[in-house]
Amino acid sequence: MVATMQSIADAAGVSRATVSYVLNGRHIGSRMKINHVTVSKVEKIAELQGYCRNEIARAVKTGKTNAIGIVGGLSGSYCLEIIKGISDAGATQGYFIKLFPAELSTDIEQIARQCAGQRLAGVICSSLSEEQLHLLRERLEGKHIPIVLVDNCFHHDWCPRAISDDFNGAKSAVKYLSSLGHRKIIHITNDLNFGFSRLRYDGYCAGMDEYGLKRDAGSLCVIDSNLELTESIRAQIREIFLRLKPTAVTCGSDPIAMKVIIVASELNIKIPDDLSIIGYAGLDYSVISNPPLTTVIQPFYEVGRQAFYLFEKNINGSKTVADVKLPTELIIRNSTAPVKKFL
Amino acid sequence: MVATMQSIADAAGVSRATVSYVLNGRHIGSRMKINHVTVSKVEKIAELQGYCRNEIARAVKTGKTNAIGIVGGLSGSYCLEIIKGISDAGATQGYFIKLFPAELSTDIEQIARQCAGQRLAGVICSSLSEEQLHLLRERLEGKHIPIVLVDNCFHHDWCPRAISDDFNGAKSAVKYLSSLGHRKIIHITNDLNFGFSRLRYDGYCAGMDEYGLKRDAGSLCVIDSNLELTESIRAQIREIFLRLKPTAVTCGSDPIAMKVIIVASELNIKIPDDLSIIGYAGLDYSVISNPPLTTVIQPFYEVGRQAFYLFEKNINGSKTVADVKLPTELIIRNSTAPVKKFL
DNA sequence: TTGAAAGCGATACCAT
DNA sequence: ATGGTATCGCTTTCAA
Repeated sequence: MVATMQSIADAAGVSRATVSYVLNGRHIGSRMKINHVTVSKVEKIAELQGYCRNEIARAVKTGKTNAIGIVGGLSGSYCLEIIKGISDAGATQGYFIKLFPAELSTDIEQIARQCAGQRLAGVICSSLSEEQLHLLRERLEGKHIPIVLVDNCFHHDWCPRAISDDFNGAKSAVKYLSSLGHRKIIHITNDLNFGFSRLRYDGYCAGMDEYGLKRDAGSLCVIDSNLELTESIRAQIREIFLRLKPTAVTCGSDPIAMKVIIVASELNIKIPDDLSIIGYAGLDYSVISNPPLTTVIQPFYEVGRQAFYLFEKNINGSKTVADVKLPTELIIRNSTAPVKKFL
Repeated sequence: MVATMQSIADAAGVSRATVSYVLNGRHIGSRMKINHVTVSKVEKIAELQGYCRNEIARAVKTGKTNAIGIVGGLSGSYCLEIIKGISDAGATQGYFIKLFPAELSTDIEQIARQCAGQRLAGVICSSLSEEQLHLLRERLEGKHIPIVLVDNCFHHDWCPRAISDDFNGAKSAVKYLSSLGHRKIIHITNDLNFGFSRLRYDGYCAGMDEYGLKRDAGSLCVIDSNLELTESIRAQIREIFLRLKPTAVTCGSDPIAMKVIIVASELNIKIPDDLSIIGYAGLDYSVISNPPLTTVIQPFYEVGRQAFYLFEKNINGSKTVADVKLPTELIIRNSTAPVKKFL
């Protein structure tokens, strides 16, 4: 038998109500005064029976759960950082995380039904497609389940969102390279339709312009998105190297930077002596890349925390839809060096 | 107003009970027959009101939740793979994942209380310390919450566990190197007190012995566990290189292999021409290491799935405590090559 | 200071 | 074929 308030009440010879008051500590401060001998008796029996409040039953009664759903793609260690951020921040307020993994191909109607069925306090999501997100919104707003975006590449004026400041992050990479004397800096990235790539490219452009460096459409290299380094990607990178002979490159992500490193190595280009490379994200493995990667670190954990706070504000009635943009940090490792004066 | 069975019953002019039967499809097959016009009326109204069953209330009544807790350290993309495996397998049976991140320093009593309070159907955990695990067991078994271990380095005879077969995985790496003609193969790993490192080292030893390769205590190099490549780690790796001049090395993990690559590069040792390196795990980034890493792939996703099935067996009464060991796979990339005949 | 009782939303047995 | 009603474990108002 598992202990309930009833079983405690029986053992203590008091009513369920009294047990509830005592166990919730609501006999202090309220106008509810309970004899301290009753209090300690109840507490002792609860302890004895190993009582543990049934949060499920409580949720039914109060009409609110303390569960936050995380909906979206779960990929890469950085996602875990975000999740940990949300979880840690949420834990301080008694919230738990329920996971709803969703790919682009996932039926979001079903996810929405599940979220609603679980009576989630809110949903934090990332990397859904625009259609998925809108469907989710449609299904959830009738149920009064607020949505917050985290690390999501698109902004929506109906929804708060926590992200890192990628525009300035990418700009800071250019600034650093420029301070190292580089002038021929190219940008290599994936599909620019993907929001973050765009933002980082824009930051690169802004940096180039601000520091008086020449760039044109040709100094951008868009490679296929593919975790592996395919022959086609190799060719794309080789082409721009041979055509422009850059002394430095900023990349749309760490994985891209690592591919660039491989191709450069194959071309016998020495890093960082002949070519400086800067990644983007600060993923765990960037530190053990060969050579260790200079990169722009995104504060994933903090992004997660802020997403939770956005949710919290939301349910407290002070909904903001302005983006929370967290600053990035450039970490300098061994893939960058001052430009060689004489080539 | 959010729809309830009551609101549907009112609108349809029937009782809650009828609505419950209809909405749960329990009017088919059971001896409960409900007029199909009533059925379709109820269904239409439910649809109209956007009814969505309150799983929380249902859980109170039935006394069972469909939530599985994942307790433990959340680190690295491979953890996400495991979680996805658990989640996907669980989803087919209607289970959800609740996250309870726990570090070695986390108060596990509190986690246990939360798990119990949430009335979890079961708990799947990994990377807890032995003491944490025992405490969790103590606190949870009285509540009839079963525990399953996933990717956990220690075995316990009271607890089912899903892992990859690291002994044979490490052995297969040696086998491959041996087939490439290598004879001077060393093993570089972290702290051998960490269960998996031990297992992989044992697999290495078994392989060396089986394929008639000479090894001794000296052919093992234990480096500090540290994500970064510290000067001390550099020194440790350099020392064994210089002392033994191996032609190949198997590593306890992918990150270790990548550190070895860096040090080798710094020593101007060509990979794979002068030195073959094999990692362990098959982490996402091993494919973009420089050079791409030959490594032993662990089936993390499948390990997660199997962990769920162990849980499921457990609650179905057919508890097994024997390990489920999943086979690894050696993937050959560019960090290995046949040994040079003439040095 | 304490207890009785209503109610949260759902399930399921027993009548009708 | 359908409804009444007790129940799950907890919260909370109202009386005593």
